[in-house]
Amino acid sequence: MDTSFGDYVRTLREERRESDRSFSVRQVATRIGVEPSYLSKVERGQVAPPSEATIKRLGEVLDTDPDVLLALAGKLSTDLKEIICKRPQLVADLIRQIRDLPDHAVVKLVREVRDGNW
Amino acid sequence: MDTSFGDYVRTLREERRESDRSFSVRQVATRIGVEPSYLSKVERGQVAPPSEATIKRLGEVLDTDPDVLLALAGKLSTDLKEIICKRPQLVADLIRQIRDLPDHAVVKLVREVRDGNW
DNA sequence: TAGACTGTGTACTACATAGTACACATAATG
DNA sequence: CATTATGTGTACTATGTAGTACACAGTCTA
Repeated sequence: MDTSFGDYVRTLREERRESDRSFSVRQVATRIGVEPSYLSKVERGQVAPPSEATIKRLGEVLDTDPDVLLALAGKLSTDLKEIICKRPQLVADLIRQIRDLPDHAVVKLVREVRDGNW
Repeated sequence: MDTSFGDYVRTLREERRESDRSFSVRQVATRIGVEPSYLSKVERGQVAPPSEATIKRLGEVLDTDPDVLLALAGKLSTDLKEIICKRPQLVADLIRQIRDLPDHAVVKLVREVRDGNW
């Protein structure tokens, strides 16, 4: 039941629209700096998801996690990519390790690293 | 002193060449399925690094870690990208957490996850 | 009911990516 | 010394990415 990028954005925008009429395709498009017809096509999956920069602006305007939005677009934030590319073997290892861990284990791991003495 | 992708590949290939004359630009290019002139340009940094697929074949032929090669090209293996995109918030968090950890801490972390009970 | 605003269709485009094709001079080899 | 192999220069190209520009019909509003 993988939500597509377009559906996700449309739903998010329409939810916002219920309480704020300025969240129309046209106005959101203008705010993030693209043509309304383009955003319309993106939302309906008629074209591929936008660039990383555009997705991030969309994340700001719709007040949602850009990493999630990027992930739905099959992309990865440049800053994360850089962190990985600085120590590829180490981080690649780690990511492959956690692939099969359940969510709660990863959460625990993140927490321990944050306030543990590593 | 960041080694460039081209320099790294050229050095690797020339090292191999010392003990195996078949590691010429031409023959390696043929083995990985690209034009010799293209590989030549790649090695001299005259063009951007090749695609992920080509880099991986190069990694096989030169018997070197593809993740490192990809990283030097500023790219990230598709399989890693997929792992991240499946749980973007969780994994993004983790990666940002480990950004400032020293290598040995990350190594320890990987080891603990591997044989710990997570 | 006129004007503004809405979503969307069609057509087009600039730039990047990831190479190919071939020619050429030089170096190595049998 | 003829041929084979080698590295590289020049020119070209197919496909993908990330959109723009504008028109149009329907809807809402003052």
